[in-house]
Amino acid sequence: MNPESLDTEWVERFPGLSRLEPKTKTLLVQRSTVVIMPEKTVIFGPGKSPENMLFLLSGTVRVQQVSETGHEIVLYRINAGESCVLTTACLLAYDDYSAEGIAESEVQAAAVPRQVFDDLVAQSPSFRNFVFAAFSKRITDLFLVIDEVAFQRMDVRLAHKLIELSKGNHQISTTHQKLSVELGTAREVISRQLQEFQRRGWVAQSRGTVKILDRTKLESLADRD
Amino acid sequence: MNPESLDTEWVERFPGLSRLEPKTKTLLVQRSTVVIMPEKTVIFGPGKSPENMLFLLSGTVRVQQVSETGHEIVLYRINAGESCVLTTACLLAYDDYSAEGIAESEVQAAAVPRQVFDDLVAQSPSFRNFVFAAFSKRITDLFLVIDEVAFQRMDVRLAHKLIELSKGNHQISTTHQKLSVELGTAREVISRQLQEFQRRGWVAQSRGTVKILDRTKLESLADRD
DNA sequence: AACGCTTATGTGACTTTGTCACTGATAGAA
DNA sequence: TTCTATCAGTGACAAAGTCACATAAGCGTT
Repeated sequence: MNPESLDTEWVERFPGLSRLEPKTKTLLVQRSTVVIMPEKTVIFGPGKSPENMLFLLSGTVRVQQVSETGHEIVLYRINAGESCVLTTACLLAYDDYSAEGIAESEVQAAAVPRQVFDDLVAQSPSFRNFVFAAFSKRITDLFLVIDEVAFQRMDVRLAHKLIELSKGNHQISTTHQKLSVELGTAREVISRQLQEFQRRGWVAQSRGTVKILDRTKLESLADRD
Repeated sequence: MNPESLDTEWVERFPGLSRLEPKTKTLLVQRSTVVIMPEKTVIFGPGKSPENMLFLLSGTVRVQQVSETGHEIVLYRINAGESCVLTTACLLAYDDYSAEGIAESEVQAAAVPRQVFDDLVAQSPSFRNFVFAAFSKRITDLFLVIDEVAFQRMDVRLAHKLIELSKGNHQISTTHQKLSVELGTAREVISRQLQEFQRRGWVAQSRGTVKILDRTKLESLADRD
């Protein structure tokens, strides 16, 4: 994929947008620019409202919240093929809140100016559909987060998160601290849970990495409601 | 306010909609119907997707979630002057989730068919603005709920909720069970916290009611971050 | 190799919150 | 009055969060 074709054809590769009306696609391509941001870029955050809507072509953005108590929790991730409309819209309306978006890897994204976004919503039924579906997905995800934080046991949540973060690999590069932010808990809690998993032979630990030894056992714990 | 003027002029009384283009207002009024639902009506819920978008003219709708574990938590309320677009949109997209909307009092609402809603979004910039602002408000509210559930102490949350539910009155008609659902915790926890508040002379309890004796003290606890 | 520095992890004591299995209390309805 | 449903109180215990540390592992410097 060379930069040339990226500029003109990213819409085709975007799952939710490839079925747009040709006219809409043209508008989207002509009025947007592809940007590349390095890992750890703070894409939006307190006092840093993005002026564009982003459509992620590659990489992932982690959206997390910093509480007034100093605690942190990961709210959700935006993956390639998804857009930031929700968060962006929120920030435009209420820029005094504490969520921030951080590039977890190098990120390629198409930046669409707000005005163009508004035009597209007006013009294209299928674009509207895409936008509302994106909103819906986020909302239901947030409902799920609330449910988990409020009612799920820590061991179940951790098992679930380990499976999720492993993405099929047998090893995860992360620290106890980072895992605690994923789940909105304290590092010590993660340390103890991982020790218990290790004692049971489900995982192996070394500084900065967690190895998954028995995925099946972890999954069966994670699937407990 | 007689039913006649309700049917034709509710848009004018709706904070977010009164500044719409005249053409849009006409469309909204002509293509919607005012409905009245009694208290405790389940407006939407598992297996009960609403076919219309509702604009609440009076009353409140409580949106709560029932976890697979059997636990419940109140997510937010829709008050007069607000709309259900978010929840409705969600339900249309993912009807397999567990949130439900319940009328907390008699509810008057304007029901707008989905097709009309879509047309309005396409036609009217100010309607789009209204819709996206509504989405944004909900999202930021949900972020707040997550923060509270994950990081706030129970006593702080309960004090906050008592102030909120009292709406300036010095007495709240509710049970410990209902309060526990508000905060997504167990009844026993509420009972103990209220006992502590009572011991300190901040509240007085009787079956089914909580009296606020020292609002100032409750507020200062609630304002702790 | 030895040192110091930073970051990561381990641990015990304690508090807060959630769970379970009850008991007792209250207000209506029969 | 007595029955019944709902509401509230309680003690024992488990799970999770907090605090104040102690170790340890990696890494660059000397």
